[in-house]
Amino acid sequence: MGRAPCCEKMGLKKGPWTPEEDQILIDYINLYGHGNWRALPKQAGLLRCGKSCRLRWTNYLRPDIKRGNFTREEEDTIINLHETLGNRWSAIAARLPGRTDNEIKNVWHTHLKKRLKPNHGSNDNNRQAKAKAKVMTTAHTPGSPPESSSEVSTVTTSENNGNMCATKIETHEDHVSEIDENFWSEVLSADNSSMAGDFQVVGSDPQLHHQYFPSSPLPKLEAVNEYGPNIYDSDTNMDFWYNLFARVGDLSELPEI
DNA sequence: AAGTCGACCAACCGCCTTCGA
DNA sequence: TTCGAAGGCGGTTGGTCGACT
Repeated sequence: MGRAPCCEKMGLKKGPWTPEEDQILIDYINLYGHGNWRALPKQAGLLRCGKSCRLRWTNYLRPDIKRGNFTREEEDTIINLHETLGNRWSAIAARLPGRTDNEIKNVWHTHLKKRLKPNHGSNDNNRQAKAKAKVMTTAHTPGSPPESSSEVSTVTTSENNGNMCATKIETHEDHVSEIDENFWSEVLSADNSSMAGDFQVVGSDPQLHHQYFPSSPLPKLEAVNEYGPNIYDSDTNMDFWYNLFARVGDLSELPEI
């Protein structure tokens, strides 16, 4: 048996709040606080359900709410936090003073998600469009023999936080890994470097790599863009792998960076 | 000028968690 | 320990507005 919606009672108003209702709610909370949301509307004389009052207060009327457009820094923070926290909007909001989970959720769906998608025409998207959804794990450690076919390791995921399609990473004899295109655009947007072009994996962070590809050689990230090859420093490389495994594996199992 | 479409965002819905009796 | 009430959270909806045809 499901619980009846809280606003199902006859006579309770729904829809946009009027300035008068806002003022009543503000005045009441300023005077008495909001100890009991269910009881609040009746005591304040509002024809609203408690849930609606709570939402209106936390998302709009709270005095510490910062209105206006998100700054680039805030957007980057959201993107970075979303990388690690997923769609836990309230957790992300807790790291952004003055911003609500609802607001962040809206910004994500209307702005930031697009920024991470390829083929949208912006500089970012042009950049992302250049990136091929392909990684080549070319690198055995110099002098080491190629891995045998029995040492193929595979990581698969059909969905991670509902954001991506099937992802499959395999290290085969031909050292080619096919990865979903959205994944790469997300990885590209997640870091602030000017990555573009094809990616080549030519070495690796031992700790991360061994955890997920225990039997294959250690790759390192190299981006090939219009300015030529660019091998990343160890931090960037680690960030890359962190982002990668955050999508294909269980984040909680990742080691601390 | 009117109609259509898409972006934006406030608000709702339903599920899950927490807490107290 | 159980159960119901209340709060919290994330997904979704629907109204509004501006751009475009």
